[in-house]
Amino acid sequence: MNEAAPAADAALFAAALQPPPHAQGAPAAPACKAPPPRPPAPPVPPGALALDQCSSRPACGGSGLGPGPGPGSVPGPGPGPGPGAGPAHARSLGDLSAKVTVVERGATVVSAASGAVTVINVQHGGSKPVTDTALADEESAVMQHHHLQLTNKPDLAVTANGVVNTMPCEDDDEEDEDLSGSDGEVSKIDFTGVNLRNKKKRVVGEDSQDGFEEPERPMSWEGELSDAEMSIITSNINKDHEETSMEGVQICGVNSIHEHGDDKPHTFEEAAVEMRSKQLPHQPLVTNAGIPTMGTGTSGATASVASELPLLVDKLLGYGNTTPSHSPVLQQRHSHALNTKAQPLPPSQAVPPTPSPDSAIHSAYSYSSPAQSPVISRHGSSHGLPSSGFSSPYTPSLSRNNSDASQYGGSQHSSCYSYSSVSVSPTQFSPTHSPIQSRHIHGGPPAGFPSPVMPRGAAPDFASSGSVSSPLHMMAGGVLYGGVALPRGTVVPVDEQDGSSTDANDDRDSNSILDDKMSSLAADLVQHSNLAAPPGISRQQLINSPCPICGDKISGFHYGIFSCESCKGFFKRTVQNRKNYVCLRGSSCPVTIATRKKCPACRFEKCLKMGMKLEAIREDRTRGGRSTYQCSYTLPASLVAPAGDVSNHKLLASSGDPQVKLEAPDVGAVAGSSAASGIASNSRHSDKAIPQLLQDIMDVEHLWYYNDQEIQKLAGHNGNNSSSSSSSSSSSSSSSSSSSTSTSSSANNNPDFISNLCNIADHRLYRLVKWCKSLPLFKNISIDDQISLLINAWCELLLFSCCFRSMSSPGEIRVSLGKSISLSQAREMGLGACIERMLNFTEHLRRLRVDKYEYVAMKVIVLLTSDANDLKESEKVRASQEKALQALQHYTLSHYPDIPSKFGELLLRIPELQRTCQVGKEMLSVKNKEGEGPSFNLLMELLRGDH
DNA sequence: CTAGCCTTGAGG
DNA sequence: CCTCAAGGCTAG
Repeated sequence: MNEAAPAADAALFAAALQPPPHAQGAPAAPACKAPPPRPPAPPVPPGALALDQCSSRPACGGSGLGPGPGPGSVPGPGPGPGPGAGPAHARSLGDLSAKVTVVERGATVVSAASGAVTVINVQHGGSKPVTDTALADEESAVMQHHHLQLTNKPDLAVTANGVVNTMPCEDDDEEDEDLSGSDGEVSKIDFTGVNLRNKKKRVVGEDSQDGFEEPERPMSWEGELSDAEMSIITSNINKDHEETSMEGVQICGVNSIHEHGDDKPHTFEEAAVEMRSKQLPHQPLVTNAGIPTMGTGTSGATASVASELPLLVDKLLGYGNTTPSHSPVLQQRHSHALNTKAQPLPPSQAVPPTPSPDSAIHSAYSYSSPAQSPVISRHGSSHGLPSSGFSSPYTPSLSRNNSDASQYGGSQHSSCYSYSSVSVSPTQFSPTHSPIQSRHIHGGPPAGFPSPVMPRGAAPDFASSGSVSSPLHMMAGGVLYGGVALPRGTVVPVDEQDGSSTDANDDRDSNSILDDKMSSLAADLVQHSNLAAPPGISRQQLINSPCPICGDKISGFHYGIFSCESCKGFFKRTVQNRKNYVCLRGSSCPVTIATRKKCPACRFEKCLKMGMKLEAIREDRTRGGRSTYQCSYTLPASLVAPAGDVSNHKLLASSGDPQVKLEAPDVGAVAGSSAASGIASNSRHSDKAIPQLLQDIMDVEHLWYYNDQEIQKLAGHNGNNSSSSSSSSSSSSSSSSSSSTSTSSSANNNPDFISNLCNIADHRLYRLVKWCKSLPLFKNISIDDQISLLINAWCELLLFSCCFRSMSSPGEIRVSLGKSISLSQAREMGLGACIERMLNFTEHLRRLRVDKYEYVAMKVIVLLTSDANDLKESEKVRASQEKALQALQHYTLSHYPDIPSKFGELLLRIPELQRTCQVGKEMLSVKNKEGEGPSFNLLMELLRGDH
């Protein structure tokens, strides 16, 4: 463990570093409106994911592939290194034990339901049969997978259960070049969103929400627009959200780095490793790595601050002993950097005692396939989902919203969210027959969210997903959906469309990339355009257009969108069988008629992106009848268009629907992008008022953030950050998407990478103190108690902010300034246990759709822990915490009436957060026990001083 | 596993 | 009785 310390340090802090999502434009909490249960593919940039190289090592295996946190995995990342891990872990993961069966050449795993993994075939080269490795247990299995990946690069599929399957690449014929060349990325698939169908409900009118009838929704690719969709979506928000959760599976580190040989992947990890390795010998535990001592560049800090921070940090970290001015750590860091090549830690070392059987695989669903459990009848009880599988994690959300309405124009969820207003204009038509209206924003179905709603822009890599390659598609999109391009009622020439699709079929390979990009753009366009576009296209016309997923002929409206028969079947099989496919190529495979069979991971991802809804799959498999699912997902606040997004604004403006603009409101609550900015105001006027206390807390939230300049300063040192990263993946926005890539690259190239992170961490801590000092409830507490509280909760607060910020990037923890770390990378650095827990925690945040207000409230609740050591006025603290609790409860009940248990679930996450911190501290050997904690004096200074 | 075709069955 | 979307079946 000690060894890991340095790295851990860095990681922890790094994690903490980044400004909350909002700040970076990251998406706000997804939560609010309901993001879909499952996040489709993680938007992880291709390069971003690092393959778990660990796999090769036994030790790593611990967690297994997945990003450990499988959906099911709750709290404990598996192995739970730490003490805390155990129980929690067990709870969530429970069943997930995945078993691996080696079938034949290798690599494909099949099973979903049971969780057993079957290796079916090894694709490439099969030369290396996975089998060689003896799979002793799950872990081994996992490892093997890794191994396979590395060697064979088969496509991996992760079953719902968390099993990783290596898909046989169809490429047999096709060149593997593609495959080989690319990094392996794993797409994570999560089925959690699957809804059970509940007929009865709809009949009854359960959809309470629908008290009023909503106009029919216009059609879109996705078919009718859901409320959410309708709601304004602004364009992009952060890709973060887009990514959404993948609750299910996660393979985090699956990328195969080696393949690229690029620098990127390696760097970060290597650097970390190096650091670690060097440090280990010397100073095992403590490195302040995490804490940047000021020595490094302190860009942002003022002189005074600079001087103080180092100490503070050190102390906070538990390194109190270290000399402030010189942090050994730092030095070490540098040295490490210089040295470079990190030696991989022995597995054992790397991974703490935590092997987590579960982690990797478990991810997905714990329970057996639906098929197996016919129990739930469509009519009755669907809700009773077992919690495991799809629904489990997401439980509440999935079923509860199902109402049939969605498809048919019912209002879907209006109830919970305030979007109703946003919803469709009167002009809408029923999905089925009516002409389409422009959809409100939403970009298509963002990967992350089940609902199509997601703004395209937001999607990080839209491009990545294959798309309809033909430009025609674009046209079609624009015309049909977008409305922007064409006047209302304009019919898109079928011929052209068809042609396009046809074309697509053809040389996709060669031009696939381009096409994809085009299509992506088109898609975005379409989606955006939807907002403004007038409806006018007939159903028939829609049907004549190419399938938004592969370009084939649309056969009807399936699972929420108009798609071809094959994609319909594919989606059904994938969901029903709970397969989790993993793309080894970076999740950027084109999906066309010709290539759709090649990469199921990307295809599935695209299905989700385009709006196919997991809820449309009937868990009970009943046939016939009308579908009852509804797109209950509302737009995540984050989706609201950022101020900067011109296009969205235009669209909105053009739409002419005043309401639309207003709608955003709710968003406010969620919207993180604006962060401190004006979000609050929006929400205020909505029916669901934000408790004043939460508002007050939110008003100081900006203290956590860094403005661009600060970020520049902090990150500036790393020259490299900027370069590589963004380019690789999608253009989309901001830092986030590119994050992982950048991370590695920077690490690679920049030895000081970590140092910079540390510096940022210092600042973060500083900010934390400033934030505390400004908190409504905290200000009134005596300084001594403030210090005690801060000492008690600093780690939780930093990690929480980090996890919250990572909600949009399944499988990765956003470290800082656009940098992220995958589980595999973390393992390389010996931080696997901690990061795994963080991923699990993040997964829960995602599942619960924690929004920004809930997040800030929780932070305050965490901070105001009356049982903190040495409190002089514990009662006062308790009373303050109670106020925060009440505010949060009020908020959740009013904003998420359909999830009455949300408040309780949010609170239940706190112990997990604390355990995560515990693990992190242990890993770092930092025991924040009495005596060792942060320096009181320093805290005092910070609290009293006015910086 | 894929994908075309068939069967269901609620809703109109 | 028709529509249509969901599941099932089954060559390939």
